[in-house]
Amino acid sequence: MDSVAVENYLKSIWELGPDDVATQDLAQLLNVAPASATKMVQRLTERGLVKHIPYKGASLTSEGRRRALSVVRRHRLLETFLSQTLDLGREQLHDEAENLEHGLSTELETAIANYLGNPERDPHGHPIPGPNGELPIDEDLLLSDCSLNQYLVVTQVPDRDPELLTWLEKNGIFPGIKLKIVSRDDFGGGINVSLEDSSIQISTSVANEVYVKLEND
Amino acid sequence: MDSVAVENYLKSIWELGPDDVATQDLAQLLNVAPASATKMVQRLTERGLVKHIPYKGASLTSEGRRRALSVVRRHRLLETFLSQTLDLGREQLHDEAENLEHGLSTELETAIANYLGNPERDPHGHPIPGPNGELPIDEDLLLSDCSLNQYLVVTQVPDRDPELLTWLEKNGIFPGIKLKIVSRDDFGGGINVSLEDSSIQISTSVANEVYVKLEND
DNA sequence: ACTTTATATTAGCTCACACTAAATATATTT
DNA sequence: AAATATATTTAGTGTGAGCTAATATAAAGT
Repeated sequence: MDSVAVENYLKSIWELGPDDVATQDLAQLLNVAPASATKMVQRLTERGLVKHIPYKGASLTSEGRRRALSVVRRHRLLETFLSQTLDLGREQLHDEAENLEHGLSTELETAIANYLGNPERDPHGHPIPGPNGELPIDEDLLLSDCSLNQYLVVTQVPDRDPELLTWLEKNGIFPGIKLKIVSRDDFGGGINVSLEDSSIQISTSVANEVYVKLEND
Repeated sequence: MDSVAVENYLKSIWELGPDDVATQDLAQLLNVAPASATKMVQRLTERGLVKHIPYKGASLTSEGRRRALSVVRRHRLLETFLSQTLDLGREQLHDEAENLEHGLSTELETAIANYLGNPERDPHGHPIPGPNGELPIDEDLLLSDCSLNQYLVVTQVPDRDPELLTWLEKNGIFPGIKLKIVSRDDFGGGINVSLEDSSIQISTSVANEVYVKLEND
């Protein structure tokens, strides 16, 4: 069994990937010193879970990816489970799942998945990998890439930052909501979207983390 | 924050306590070498969580006890929560809770306790310590201590051994069930009890782990 | 092409927690 | 009371995972 540290590194490399993950980014995401990240990347390379080109970056081998996705699956199932049973705020879910994911046995993982009816997405709209690390191809579009005046439905919001999530929630942006880009303000640094009965401005960096699909799917 | 290892030692000392916990028993319960247990007991003594009289035994300080009971609380709340939401068998609960208990934040602990209506006992009938480590005085009687022909209600069954638990379950012994000791067979090594509509023999060692109360409470 | 700056890696150290083997206490038998 | 057995502790090692300081490489600027 992978240690908690190993699971966290694999998951982080996956999140920053797919290729040339920088030591520094990894270190920052995990709150460790860069030297520690280098060291661990080397250990993981030894174990055949990571491929590392020194001074270039790290990426997962297929086995490494499988294990990373297993963590992601547990994380997202837990978020869904907690959200459904305890009715926590969307912004609390991430951290709690983060703590519990490493202690979830395969049996409990399965029991939870069955209980939930094997959902395909978690409460933030992120796809839940299958039991063997299959990840459905994600066809959602980046909000920031969409054209003006198309009718869109939000499919995914970022989950790492509770503050951002609270902001999005407060402004009515969460999976399932309909919206439309009415104008771009490239110099102002954002886009203007209109929702059902409000309209707001969203910065480019946020719009780069929100995914949507066309309404008529 | 206590490490997983520290939490497990504290909980184990509490379970084997209250006083003069033997190095060997601790080591055996935790599946480590006796020398490792000695070492950890010394570390915990340094930290003020354990009092250790060499060659005699270990016991918890009040702070150690508080932390041990916090682990026990999380464990028992999780058992109750999983049992209620996922409807797992009583015999699976223990191990799953064991894995998850270390990753449960105070907030989630509270959320679960509220969701469950702040229960006083877990599915095996064990009392759940309060948020600050208060443990209600346990007035239940040992089955093996009861007199013949009293009308009794089972309150607690042991949870550590899934096999035993399955056996108890199969023979209708679980919290809430009514029974009566009809005879003792001290040389045969057990007692004969009659339930609603069956009667079985229970070995002394098992009867030492089952708690009951008088029916008319 | 050379120098500066930013990023990565290595070297060397620390701590927690395990292990085995050896030494020492305590308990039990004879 | 001595001899044996059992339990406990000490000594010495190893591994995982972190840290800081020093060094190496790559990228950017002049």
